[in-house]
Amino acid sequence: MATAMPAGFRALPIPIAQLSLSAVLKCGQSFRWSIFPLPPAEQRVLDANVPTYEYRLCLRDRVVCLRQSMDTLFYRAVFPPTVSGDHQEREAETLAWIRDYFQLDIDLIDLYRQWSLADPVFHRVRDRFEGIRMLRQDPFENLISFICSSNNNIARITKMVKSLCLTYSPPLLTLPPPAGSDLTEEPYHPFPSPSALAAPEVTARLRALGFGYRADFIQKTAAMLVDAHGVTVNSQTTLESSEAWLRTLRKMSTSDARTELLKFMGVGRKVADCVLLMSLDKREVIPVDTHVHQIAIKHYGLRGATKTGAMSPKLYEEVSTKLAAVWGEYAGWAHSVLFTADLKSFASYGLASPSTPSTPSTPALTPGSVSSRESPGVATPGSTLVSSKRKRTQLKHVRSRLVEMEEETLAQLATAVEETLSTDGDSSLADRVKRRRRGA
DNA sequence: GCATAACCCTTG
DNA sequence: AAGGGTTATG
Repeated sequence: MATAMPAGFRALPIPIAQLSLSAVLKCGQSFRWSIFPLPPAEQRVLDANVPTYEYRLCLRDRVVCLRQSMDTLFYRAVFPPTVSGDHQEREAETLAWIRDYFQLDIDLIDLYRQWSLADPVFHRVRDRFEGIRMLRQDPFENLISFICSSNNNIARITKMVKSLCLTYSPPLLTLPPPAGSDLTEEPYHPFPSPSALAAPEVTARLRALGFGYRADFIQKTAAMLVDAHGVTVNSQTTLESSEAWLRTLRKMSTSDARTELLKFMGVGRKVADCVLLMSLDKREVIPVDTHVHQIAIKHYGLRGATKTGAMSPKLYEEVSTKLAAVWGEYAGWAHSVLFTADLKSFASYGLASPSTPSTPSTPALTPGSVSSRESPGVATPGSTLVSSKRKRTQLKHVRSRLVEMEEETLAQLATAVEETLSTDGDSSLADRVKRRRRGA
C-alpha cells in the first residue's frame, strides 16, 4: 500500500512518535496555525496512512503547508505571486525552517524513554501522547501571544492573535483551502512587527477589538522594544532590530534572559518562562500555571495554594524546582507532554481520575459513557427547552468534540490493532505496525 | 518581601 | 465563577 503523495508536496520521513502535528499545533504553544480537515479518502477511510488535516502557517515571506501520515511529513511553501527567486533555494529554505521550528535534531523518542524511566506518572501517558515536542518559535510573536494569555483560554487567545495579524500586518498572499471545501479564499497575514504595535493609538484599537486590559500591555511592550532597540530592518533577515535583539537572549543564561523579559509590561514570571522555553532555547524551564500546579498537587505531592488560591512566588518556585528535579535537562519539554495530556480537550483520556476530575468544567463525553449533559434542543426532566442560540453553541461544541474523538479513536484503534496482532501470531505484520508507530 | 484586589471578556 | 496572570497597593 503505497502512500499517495499529495500534489505539490515534498516528503520528509518522520514517525508520529517523533512529531505529532495534531497534538503539537493545538496544545497552546503557537496560536497561529490554520487547520483544515481534508475530505475523507475515497476508499480506505480508516487508513491511518492518509493525512486527515492540512496545517498552514504564514511566515514573513511564504505560507508553509503541512500534512502528516503515520511515517511521513508532507510539506510545501507558497510564495506571493510577484517575487522571484531560485526554486531549489526556496525549497531548501523551507526544509531548513521546518527542521529548525520543530527542532528535529532532538530525538524525542529517546527523551520519552528517559522521562518514563525517571517518572511513573509520565510512563502512564507516554503511549497516548506521542510526538509532543517543543516548537522553536519566533520570540516576538511568542512574547506578544503570551501577554494575551493571562486570565484567558486558548480559544480566545487564538482569536486575539488572529485579529492582531489581520489588523497590523498587510496580507502576504491569498490561498484557496486545500480541497473541495466550501470555504473561500483566505488572505494570509504574517505576525506584525514591533513597530506596527508600538504606536500609542494601538491601545484604543485593541481595546475595541476586545483585548481588555492586555491592550495596554501589548502596546507598551512593543513601544519599549522599539524605544530601546530601534526599528531598523535587516535586509538579510527582514527582522527589525528589536526582534533581532530578542533573539540574542538565546545566547544568554536563563536567569539573565528572564530578568530582561520581566521588564516588559504584562510579563510576569509565568509568561517570561513560557517565552524562555518556547522561543529562547531554555529547555529546562517549567512555566507554572494553575493547570501545572494542579498536576503537581495531584501527582507529585506538592502542597496546595494558600487559602486565597493565589500562586505565590515561593509556591511557583517550589513547583518548578520539584518538577525540574523529576524530569531533568529537558524538563520543560516533559512538562509540555503532561500539560497536553491534561488539557481540557483530552480530559476523558488524560490524567484525570474519575473520582477527582481535574477539569470539572468539561463533562466526559467518552464513547463508553454518554454525557449527562442535556442533548441540544431536548427538554429533559427539570430543564426548560434550550434556546436556538444556545443550541447552536452546543452543536458547535459537540462538533469540535467529535473531531477530537475521531483522532483519539484512530489512535486507540491503532493501538488495539497492534495489540491484537502481536498476540495473534502474525508477528511480521505486528512488527511492521510497531516499526511504523514507534519510529526507527 | 508577601498577601489582596482590580482588571477585560467569554463560557460553563 | 474561573479561565495557562500581572500590576498596583497595603
